Amino acid sequence: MLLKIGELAKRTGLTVRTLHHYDSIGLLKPSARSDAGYRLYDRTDIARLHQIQALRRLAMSLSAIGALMAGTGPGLPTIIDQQLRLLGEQIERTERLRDRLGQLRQQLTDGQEPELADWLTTLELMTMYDRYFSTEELQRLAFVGTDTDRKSAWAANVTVARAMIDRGVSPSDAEAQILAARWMGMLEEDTDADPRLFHKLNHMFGEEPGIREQTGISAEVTAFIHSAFAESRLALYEKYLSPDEYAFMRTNFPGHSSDWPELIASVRQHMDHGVSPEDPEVRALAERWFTMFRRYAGDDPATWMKIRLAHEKEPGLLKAAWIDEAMITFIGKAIGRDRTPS
Amino acid sequence: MLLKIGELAKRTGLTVRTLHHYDSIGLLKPSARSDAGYRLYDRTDIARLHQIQALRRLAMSLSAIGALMAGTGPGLPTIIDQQLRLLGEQIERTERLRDRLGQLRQQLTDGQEPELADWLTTLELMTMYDRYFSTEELQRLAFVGTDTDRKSAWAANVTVARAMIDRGVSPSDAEAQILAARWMGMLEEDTDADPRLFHKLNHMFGEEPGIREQTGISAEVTAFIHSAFAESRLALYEKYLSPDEYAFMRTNFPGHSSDWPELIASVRQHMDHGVSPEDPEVRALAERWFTMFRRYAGDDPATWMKIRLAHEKEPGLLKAAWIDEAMITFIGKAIGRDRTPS
DNA sequence: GCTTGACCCTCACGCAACGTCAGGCCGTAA
DNA sequence: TTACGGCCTGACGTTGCGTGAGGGTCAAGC
Repeated sequence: MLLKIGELAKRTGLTVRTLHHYDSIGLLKPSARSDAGYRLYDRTDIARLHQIQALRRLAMSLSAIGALMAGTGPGLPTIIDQQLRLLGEQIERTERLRDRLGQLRQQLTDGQEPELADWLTTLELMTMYDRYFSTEELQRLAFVGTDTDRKSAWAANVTVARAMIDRGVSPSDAEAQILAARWMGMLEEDTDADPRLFHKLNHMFGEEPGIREQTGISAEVTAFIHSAFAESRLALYEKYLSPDEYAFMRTNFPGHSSDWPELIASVRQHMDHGVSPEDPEVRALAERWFTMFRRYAGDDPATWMKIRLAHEKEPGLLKAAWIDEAMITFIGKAIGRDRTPS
Repeated sequence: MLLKIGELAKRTGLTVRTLHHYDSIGLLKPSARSDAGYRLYDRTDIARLHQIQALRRLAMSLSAIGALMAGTGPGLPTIIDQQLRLLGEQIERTERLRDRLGQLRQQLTDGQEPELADWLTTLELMTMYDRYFSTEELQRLAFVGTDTDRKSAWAANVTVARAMIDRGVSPSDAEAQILAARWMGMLEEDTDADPRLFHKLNHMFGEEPGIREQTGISAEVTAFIHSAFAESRLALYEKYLSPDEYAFMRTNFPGHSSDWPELIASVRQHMDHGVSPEDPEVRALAERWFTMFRRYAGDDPATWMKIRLAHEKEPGLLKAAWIDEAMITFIGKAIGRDRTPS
């Protein structure tokens, strides 16, 4: 019983073109031709085609099917496991995508901005965050979610900051310090008080001009806030120090370098991994910590005690520093009890 | 600040070729060229590229992105909803596929047949079932799952049947009748006692020579079983009927036509959909039922009563008929109380 | 014998989003 | 001046077919 190509196509639900294709790539060559050149398929051809169809339904590529049926290449279990892994990854990727899209649509219906350009910049921001943070981290960053209140609060902060800069307000003015304190406080909350997130965020804002433009948080704004924040902290230290000590601290107080955030993030990382304070690596970190501390605290242990007192009396000093009691104890142990760090 | 193509590529993580491609399809044309013909991208180009990248991460096609950014074509919400739907379908399909593959791998490790050809025919069977039955139906068909005991039981049945045929055993022989009764009983169990599944199965075996070959359930085997099953039922009727009645029934007893299964399946369908027995469609079905009944029961109501008595006394007669009490009552109502059907 | 319509044949381009040469020009540093 | 890296355009390859174009084959009806 020989079938012509059209009949075979009808029986199998494939198209004639598909059978032509299989013939041309050598996957299924009809075992005979009529005098006129018509393809003639016999039972064995049909059986082979059925197997091909079965394998195709497993989303296997034609070349893989060919190799499998020819006996060349890896065997069944290998191929199936490969397929399984591949499909699993695909599902995961697609699901993540769909979830993100769902979130975006939610924002689209929630928010009142059907403006294409605005929406695109929002999207751009999101993808930028995606590049710098893992999915798990993103969920801990409060301002990337759907919380529009939080977003507008930040927008307000930025507007106020720019206005102050435009009005020529000094970072040492009270209103600037209040803003800076609120700013950093919100930032600590929104980074889940995790110094690693804070550090990554700083890194991202340093690397991506795009995000600075789109959030309005320019280098100028950042500098202003950091400066005002430093002023607000210095103000808290003042009454605990002698004029000389205060003057020294003021001139050497850390600016907005990324040294401290990076160090703090690193310490936190070691803590989370359960590394002992006696570990050499941790000791090195503590050493760095102590050096950086002395840079503005000076070398007099008496001054250090005063600073410690300030930390106890003024809770605002440890606020928005991404440091908690546990970390202070940890560093204390790492550095040895004889010296008193920040 | 104008960027050459390589610099832009490095900044965005794309390849030069990709940017060439975007240029050639008009998605992103650099706003300037150097004297030597080098592409020069300015800020607005870069911004546009960022938006393109953002949209690409949503798995949107380049043409869709182009249309969206040009403002032609459907707006954002439409596109997003489309994407969502598309991704959802894709996920579903892929998940079904992965599950099937997982099942197959399971069978591969369970079973002791690493023989490619055998495994391929198994796979072929599965895909054939897939074509004829929905996912939900497949779960109700006992022999398509991983139940190897059930499968080997069926294989044994087939072997026994073929042996009988080879030995020239008559369908009216006791051993043939016992086999047939077991066969049909298993079939009723394995089709979840649903006449629709039974009918579909019959249809499938009628249409697909492949499945007949691979299960070994040839037309000959089917005929033998049906014949023996009819004999076994006739034997049960015999003692309730006069010799004349029995002779009439014997000559007219339904063979293996698909009339009865189809009719029963159709009735069941209407019952499940909550259609009333008084419904014209149902009445027509009942009429057909009655006609087919009289074809072998004759026209004498006295004979009908005897048959009814047989049904009450011999539970084996309603076994493996895909008929239950509810259906008999339903048909009774549809046909009117004055006539007594099967 | 001729036409007609349904099939069949072999090219060959098109699709999506680029990867990957090939052959040649530009720019700059040694 | 030469060498090397970067840029240009053009063109083919990838996957699994869809969709013609242009032209034979076959059986039926006139």
